Formats: sequence, C-alpha cells, structure tokens
Amino acid sequence: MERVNFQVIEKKWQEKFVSSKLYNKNGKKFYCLEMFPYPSGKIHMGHVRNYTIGDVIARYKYMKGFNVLHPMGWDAFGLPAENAARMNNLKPKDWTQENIKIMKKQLKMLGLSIDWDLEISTCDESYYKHQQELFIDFYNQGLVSRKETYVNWDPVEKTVLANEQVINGKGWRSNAVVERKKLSQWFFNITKFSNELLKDLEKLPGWPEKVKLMQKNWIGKSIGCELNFKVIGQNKNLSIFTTRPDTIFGASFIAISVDHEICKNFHKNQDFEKFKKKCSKIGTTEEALANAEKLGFNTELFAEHPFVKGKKIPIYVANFVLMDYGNGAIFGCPAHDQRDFDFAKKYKLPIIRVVSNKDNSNEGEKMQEAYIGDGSMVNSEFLNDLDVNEAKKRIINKIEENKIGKKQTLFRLKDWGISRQRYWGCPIPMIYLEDGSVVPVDKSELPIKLPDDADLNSSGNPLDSHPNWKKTIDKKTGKPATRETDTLDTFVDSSWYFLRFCSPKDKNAPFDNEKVNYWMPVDQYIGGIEHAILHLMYSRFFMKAIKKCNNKIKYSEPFNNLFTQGMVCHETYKDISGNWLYPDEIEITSKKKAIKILDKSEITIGPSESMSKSKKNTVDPETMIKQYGADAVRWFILSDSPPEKDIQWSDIGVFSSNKFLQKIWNLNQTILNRVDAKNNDDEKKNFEEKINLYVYKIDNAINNFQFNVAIAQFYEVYRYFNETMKLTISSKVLTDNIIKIMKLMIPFTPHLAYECLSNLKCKEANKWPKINEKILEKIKINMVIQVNGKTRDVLSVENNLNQTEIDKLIMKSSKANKHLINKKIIKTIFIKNKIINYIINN
RNA sequence: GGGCAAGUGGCGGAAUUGGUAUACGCGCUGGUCUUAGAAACCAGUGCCGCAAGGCUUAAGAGUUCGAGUCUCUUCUUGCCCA
Repeated sequence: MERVNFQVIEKKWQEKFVSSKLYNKNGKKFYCLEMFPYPSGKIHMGHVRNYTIGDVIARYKYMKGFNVLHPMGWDAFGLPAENAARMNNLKPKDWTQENIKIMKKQLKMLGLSIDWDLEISTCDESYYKHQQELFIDFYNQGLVSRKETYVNWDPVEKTVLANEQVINGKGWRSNAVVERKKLSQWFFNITKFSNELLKDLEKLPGWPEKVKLMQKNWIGKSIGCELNFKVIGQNKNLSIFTTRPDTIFGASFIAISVDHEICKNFHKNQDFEKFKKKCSKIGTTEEALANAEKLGFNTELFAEHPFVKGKKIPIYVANFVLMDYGNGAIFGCPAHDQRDFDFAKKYKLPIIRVVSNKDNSNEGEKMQEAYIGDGSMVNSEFLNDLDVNEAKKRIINKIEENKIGKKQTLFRLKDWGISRQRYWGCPIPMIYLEDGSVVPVDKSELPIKLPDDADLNSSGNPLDSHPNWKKTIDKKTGKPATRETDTLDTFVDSSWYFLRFCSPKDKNAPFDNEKVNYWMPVDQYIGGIEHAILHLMYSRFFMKAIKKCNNKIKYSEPFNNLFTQGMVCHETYKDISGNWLYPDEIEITSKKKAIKILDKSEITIGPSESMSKSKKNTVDPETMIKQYGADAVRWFILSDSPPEKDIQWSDIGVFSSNKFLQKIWNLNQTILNRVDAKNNDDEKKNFEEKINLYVYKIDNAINNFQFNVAIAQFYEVYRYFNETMKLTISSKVLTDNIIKIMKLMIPFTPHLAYECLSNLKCKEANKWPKINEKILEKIKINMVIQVNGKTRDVLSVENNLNQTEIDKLIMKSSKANKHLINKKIIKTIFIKNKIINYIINN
C-alpha cells in the first residue's frame, strides 16, 4: 500500500494555516491563550506540549462554532539577550529578533492554528510605548511609589530581585546567594489590592485549587495587633506588631530592626556598626532570616510590660527583625516562637511557657524547641485556661480598652519592586528635575526609547553609564532634567499582553476598550505551574489596576479558566568523568545499560528529570518533527500522560505514534478503494450506534482535558473500523462515518486529518460531528449480575429494562444461575442499567 | 516542621465518580511472511491453579449488598511554604 509522506502533506497544509482565522462571527466568543514564550533561541519540548494543548482547545472550540481568538507573541525583554549580546558582540535587539524568526518558523512547523496577524513582541517600541503609558496612569492613580528599602541584590546579575524571585535564598535565574542592599526603587503598590486579590480567588472556580491555595498562602492574611510599650527612662513609646498577642505574658525581650528609630542613638557606637554590617549579609526572605544564626545587640534599654506591673523587658537589636515587617519591632516569646527561642538560648533570656499542649508535655525547662501548636493558656493571669484563639480575642479587646494599641490585619504580600538596573527592558518614564522632584514624562513624548548604542560591557547599569541618553529637558518647565535609568522588571511586560492581543495594532492606546470588553476575560489560559504565583498574581493586579484607571473596563480578573500542564521529562546520562551527555550522544545497549557512542565507554543512566539544557537531557523538537512528522509529535505528547502531569519523552513513543497515523491513512485509502457492498440493516445500525458512541466519548474527553483518554478511543475506533470492513456495509456508510472520525482528529493531527478529509471529498471539514442523543439512550448496555457482591456474569441487554425483565433474562440464560439454584434469595439490589446483586443464604 | 497532592501490571496510564479493576499504548512471549527487521499481520500477556475457582489497586482497619474510589491509622513519593 502507498505510504503517506508526512513531510509533503504537512508542508501543503501549513501553507493554508499561515495565519489561521478561527473566527465564527455569529458564535460565542472564546479567547484561548497559551503563555507566550521567551525567545531564547529554539523551541523546546515544553513549548511543544503547551502549544499543542492550546491548539487542540482552539481548534475544537472553533469547530464547535465558537468565535475563537488564538494569538501568539514574544516575551522578548530580559537578561539572556543582554548576556548573549555581550558574548557574541551583537545587539540584544538583533539577537532577539533572530531568535523570534527561528522560533516562529518552528512553531509553524507544528501546524498551530495561530492568527499571526496579531503577533506582538514586548521589546517593540509599539508595545512598550503603551506600557509606559500604563505606568503613568498607575502613577497618577497612586499605584506607583518610590521607596528606599533593602532589596534582594543578585551579585551575579547585578540587579534587584523581587521576593518571589528569591528561591532558597538564591536568585531564581543565576542561583547566586542573594545579598541585602539598600536602594531607592520603584514599586507597584500591589498591596493596595491585598484584600481583593485574596477575595477574588473565590470568583475563579475554573482555576486549579492548588494554584489558588498557593496564591492564598502567598498573600498570607493574618490578624494581629499593634501594641505600645513604654521605654523606661525615656519619654517614648515603642510600637510593635504581633500576630500572637496572646503570648504577651511569655514576653522576655523586645527585638527591633537595625533601621529602627531608636538605633539612631548608636550611630557612633562601633560595636553597633559592626553588628549592622553583619546583618546586611543575610538575605531578606523569611527563610534566610529563619535559618541565619540569631544575633543581637543589647541596647541596655528596658520597656515596661503592659500587663505586669514592675516587670522590665530588655530591648535588643536583632538581625531577624526587618523594618518592613510591622513596625520593625517585635516582642519575643521564646517558648512559642522558634526564632525567639533560638535568640533567648543564645542570650540566656528566660523562657516562659504560656500555652500548654494537651498532655502538658511541653512543660518545664527541658523544652528543646518552641511549641507553636494550639493549647490552653497558663501563667497568663486573666487569659488562663482559654484556648489560643479565645485568648487572642480577649487580649486584643483588653489592649484596645486600655488604649495601648489596636487590632490590625497584616498581609505577607509585599509591594512589587519593579526597578531593574539593566539595559534590555522597558525604560521607566520618569524624570528627575534639578529641584529634586521626580515627575512622569509627558505622554506626548512616549515612547522613551532604548538607545541603540549602549555599552553593555560597562559595569553596572548601561543606561546610567551611557554618555547622553539620560540627559533630557522637562517639557513643562523647559528645564534640564535626568531620566530614570532603571528599566522595568520583565514581569511587567507579561502582565497585560493578553489585553494587547485584543487590538494589537492600536496606535493610540494600550488597547481598545470595546474589544477588551468583548474578548476578555481569557476563557482558557494554559501554561506551566511555575508561574502559579509570580506571573498570575501580577496579571491579576494589572487587571484590577487598569480597571481602577479606566472605568470603561468591565473585568477585574483576567483569566477565567486556567490549566497548568506538567513538564516534559527525560532520562539523564553521565559519562565516567561525570559530564552530562545528550540523548543522541549515547546508545542504550540493554535494559539498564548504555554506552557513549564516541568511544564506547559505559555511562550511567540517571533518573528522569524535567528537560533542561544544564543536564543535557533535552530532545530537539525540530529534529523530531523532521524525523517523525509534526502530527506524530503532537499525537505522542498528548497521548502518553494526562496533560496536567509530567510526561516522559520517549523516542519509541513518537515512533509508534507515527506508525499509527500511517495506519489511519491506510484505513482511509482502504475505504476509498473498497468494493462496494449492500448494507445489512442490523450491522449498519450497530455500526452507526457504535460510532455515535465514540463521537460522544471523544467529545467528552476533550472537554475534560483528557486528551490521553481521547486518543485511547481513537485506537479502539481504528480497530473497530478494521473489523467492520469485513461486514456487509456500504462504502457510503463507511465513508460518512470515517469522515466523522477524521473530523474528531483535526484538533490532534490537523495535517493528516485535513488531508484525509480532502480525499474523502468532505465539504464541511470544520464542522464538529453531531452527537445523536436518542441513539445514545437506546444503545445496549452491559448489565452486571452479582451474587453476594461477586460478579458472576455480564449480560448485554436493552436499555432501561426493569428488574422483572432482568430476572427473566437471567433465569433464561446466565452463568449466574448455578450460583442461585436451591438458594434462598433474601435480598436483591437492583440499579437500573448497571447492576443486579442477589443476596443469598449460604 | 506545616500545608496540599498522589500511591493501580515490567512501564505510561484507564475506570461512566460507590457498581465488570487493569481500557488504550509501550514492552515482552509465541506464530506467519521475510536474506534481514524499531516492517506488516495473527495470538497471548496481573498473580495462584490442569480446571472449576480463588486472590489482587502501598499496608492495616472501618462504613456498605458492593470500595481503586468514602472514613480512620501507618508507610512511601512529589510539590508548595517555612
């Protein structure tokens, strides 16, 4: 039989997909969006998985009659471009554009149904111009501020990182140990929306619970109170914040931040300065603070205990207290907080237990660690015997009564630091006037363009060291001014691109209100779980901030449904000297053994891990497409695992996908070339019923994101067709039904499916086959016959038979009979269309 | 340490949501054809057993006519937070 040449049909159909339009003007709108890629050079298997899943959804919805928006663009600013440019003596812009060209070509090779006329790139002036506009809008709404704070400084990338970008005390990209550094920075006041960001999670039933929980924890709402202590000998109050006011009777010290007002008294104290220096070496994350050795500086000052007359509490400066948490001061209750416990042990401060656990086993000085669980209060005067929650309420009331503090809600969420000391990003449209004031650039001057001739080899910020870029003139006063030389965090770029896609060519505004109100929110957003917090939280903030600036916008949440796909994994290989090897550098010789092709030396096969360049366990999508065809690659990556779980890449898997698709082609050819037959009515009826059921099942599976299950059904259908071929069924009936199946395959393997449909002379290829609900109801079902809960037989019977009819059928002919003869049936459980269970006496 | 998932053949995984456990694919075994096989086709493939039948969803208990699915305990793994 003639073999199909996948290269040929793919090329043919890709020419027709050039810029796919999935618009059904009369249909309900459906915005299908996959997270846009960073143009790093070539696409990787993660992209293939992400965009294939998106393509299935987009094509499926289109065929179902929806008016589908399916765009693609480039998250094109970022540090790798700068590094690559420096190493190869190129311009970041050229490097980026070259990569975009390559990756776009590769994405097209996958046969994606993308409307490329909507393509955007965040590094284009036509994009970042509007981003600068949004920045100014936000500024005017009080959503931007400039603060001098300690920042997470990445010494390798020489830039500031947001808290979210610090993972285990290290930079998320460079993996360098993060330092603390004091800098003046621009912030988006995301905390103004803390409550809304938390509350609105409830409006997102289409998001994975896991992601919502992660966001909830990240926002971290907690209730506590502010409490004022009198500093002895000074006419001053010291205000602290605590989430555990219930433990006030266990307080044995007060700890303040090195930047606290009180510390100004110690500026000339050398010990203090030394101490301060030490503190700057720890990062700013909670984790870094928790793990660092607890250090203190004794101020020799004391505060009065607010509830115990005459009790003096020593005041320390401590390295684990930060100025931006509460008021930069805490009281320490060592018995019930691990950090306080460590600190108290080191400085030999008393450990007073105020919460006892159930069996009272946390008593005494034997305490090896702080007890943070629930329990009832002890050693706490009027709080004694209350449980922790009640005690909290009672003490807050008391504090408010005594007018020494008040209840407060605190969020863990911090404002979003957006200043980056890099070249390849969106310039921040602010200027510094000679009188020291800082104002936004006049909107008519936008875009503030990046210079083409920045020296990337200079140390520090290339825009700052540029000879004249930052020199400008304030339009309002005509006076000389200096530009802000920081650029925006690239997460800003990706926080509103989904809005730009609604009107990507709009020159006057970031987006067209009407179009945004029509297409938004995104009906299906698809991307990696690694963006569960950063990108998704920032985008949610942007939507809310934009709504605040522009009352014509109707929506406050950008993504209605979110799907997070799993990673693509591959085994790892190492040679004798411990170097990683690419899969194509090795040869598997037996089950668990492999050799290096180059010198036949034995290598170690490591565990399967998420594909990454550093471990060289990657497979190049383009190579795979050329070898097996795009359809086979798509088919494999959808078939082997549920899309939300990790998938193990397998060359054999994609090979056999190719084989199966070849068989589908052959099946089509066989039907086309078959000698016609006259229909046997029963066989025809059975056949049509069965195909109708498959259409229903596959449709259902796609709807539930169970692409692997849908594909299993296709294998069954194939087998079923081959059997049917032997029956006396007319070629017309076969053709009508294979057309239905090939239509179902369009979302998965568009090239092959369209080619087959064209050969079958199908005129309405893009119309999803109708499911006949009536036939679905009439179809024969399998009735399970049990005796004492054990399955004894399965009968294929008409739908909706009642118990008496089933009883009769069983008596007539069933293997179950022999278990019922001479037995008394004491009870029968009958579930229509499912099961009948006879309970007998043995 | 806390929170959340998950645990089903040799492997990836199904199971109409409490109703035939192991669909479908890979791998493996045997056969046909072949100079050859990552080709094609046919048959088999959870365990014990000649069979009838019995056992089996990490381990153990519970609820139920009936549990992979619900509840509890334990173990293991993964992710997030610390």
